[in-house]
Amino acid sequence: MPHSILVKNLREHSKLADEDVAGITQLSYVVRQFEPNEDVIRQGDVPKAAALVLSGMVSRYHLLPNGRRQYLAFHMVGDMPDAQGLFIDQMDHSLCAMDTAVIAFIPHSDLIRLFRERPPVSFAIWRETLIDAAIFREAITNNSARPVLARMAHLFCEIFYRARASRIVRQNRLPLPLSLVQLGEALGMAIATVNRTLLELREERSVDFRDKTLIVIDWEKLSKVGEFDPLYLHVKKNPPL
Amino acid sequence: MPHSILVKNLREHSKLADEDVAGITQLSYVVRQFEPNEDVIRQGDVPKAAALVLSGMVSRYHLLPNGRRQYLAFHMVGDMPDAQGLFIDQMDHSLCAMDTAVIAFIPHSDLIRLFRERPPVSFAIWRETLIDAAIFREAITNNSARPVLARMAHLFCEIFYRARASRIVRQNRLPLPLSLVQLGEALGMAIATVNRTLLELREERSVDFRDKTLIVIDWEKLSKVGEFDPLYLHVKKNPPL
DNA sequence: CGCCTACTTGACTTACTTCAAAAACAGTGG
DNA sequence: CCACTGTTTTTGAAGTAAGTCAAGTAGGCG
Repeated sequence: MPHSILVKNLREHSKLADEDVAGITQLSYVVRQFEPNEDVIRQGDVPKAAALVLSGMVSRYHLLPNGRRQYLAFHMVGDMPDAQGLFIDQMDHSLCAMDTAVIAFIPHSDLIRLFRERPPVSFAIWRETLIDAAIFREAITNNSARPVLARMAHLFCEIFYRARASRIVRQNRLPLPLSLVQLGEALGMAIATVNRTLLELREERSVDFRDKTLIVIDWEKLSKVGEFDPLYLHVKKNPPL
Repeated sequence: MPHSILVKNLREHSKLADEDVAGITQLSYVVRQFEPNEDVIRQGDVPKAAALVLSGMVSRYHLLPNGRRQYLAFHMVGDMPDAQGLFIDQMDHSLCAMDTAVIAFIPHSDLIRLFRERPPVSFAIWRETLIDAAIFREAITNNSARPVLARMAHLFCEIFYRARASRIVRQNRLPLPLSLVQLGEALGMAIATVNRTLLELREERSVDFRDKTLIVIDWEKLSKVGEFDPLYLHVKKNPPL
């Protein structure tokens, strides 16, 4: 099960030969479930295995000296949110489950061995980490250069677009286990502003987020408001809504 | 010359065997000089060679629909600012020279061949791209969660710390070819605010940036103001100032 | 010397934050 | 099923950090 999820996800961006897939299928792993808000790995930890999200949503965050949290990225099925741990010893950020999440841990040693035997597999996972980096870049721009309305619209676009690529969107509805506080901690805005911005987006009928559910009302409008261009996600084009 | 710069830089974070170094020495390249503000690669391009900075400073930036620029990262000697192009076709951002910069271009085909022969070299360069990503993450937090004074202090800390690791700092002085406008476009703040913040930092005697030169007056104070913790740079500890 | 660009400064505005309190909701136990 | 508690969302009013605008100074260069 974890193997096929990983293969499916890698194939979204990379070509894999049968031997590559065979190699992946040999990887050992341990599965564990995490409760909402439970940390998967913490800043400072030195992981010996890489996490693969099997279900649920996990996110990466920084903890600031004053206790404030800054969410950095959201991850869903098929993602390896700490693949960087493969080549960087110490975690510079933490990883936590947003809702109940199931995670497979694949030992680094297994992965490194496979990388040596089948370089194309290493290229595929490397590529995933590069797409992560592209998403980080976009977040810098989003949080630094766009006013709150566009900023929130952009984040919703990104999450929705990626979720569609992962086939976890039904119609135009997406379960999104985020509180307003967390949304604010991702976008660098105060909770009051989060709420008001949310209402504004709802009122202009582009997107409606409530009850942990994101409903895209008007994709065209939403992506225009958010100045969203999916190029940076390097995903095969999603079919039009 | 390019080969030894690359080796030296990779060895800052990775172990390389003699065979790895030998392989790197075989890489072909073309050198070109860029004038201040000249683009090295543009958003949308599909590079066939990877850039290696031999001298000068280059930076990565996004261009927004309204024409605003968002600087994403600054790179100096030994960096490969578009290593991601190796596994991601289209550039989602641009690269430009801040001052006169000399750059070596190494064909992707050469690099990929070397990666297959000597996986440790691919791991070393992969690691570099992962450190880049860590820097992006920190930029998200910096620009989203810190007030302007801390934000600017943090950026100066990061640049100074990395420059020290690259041995391009003399005493406590670092040539830094940035205008106030560009500084603002990196930190997501208006130019007037940049100037006032700069004056404040100067007045409190932590750092003095003018005439394209950064002078660190009080490193302790500066890193405290900027909440700077170099963990995320994953650099061997710099000797104390 | 004049022109251009980069920096500086002040006055005014505003987008967003902070604070505070109310309303809605979810979970728990009697 | 309903009171009780805690959490999340909503709303309002007041404050402020940073942005905008505009004008001035200084420096670099043909």
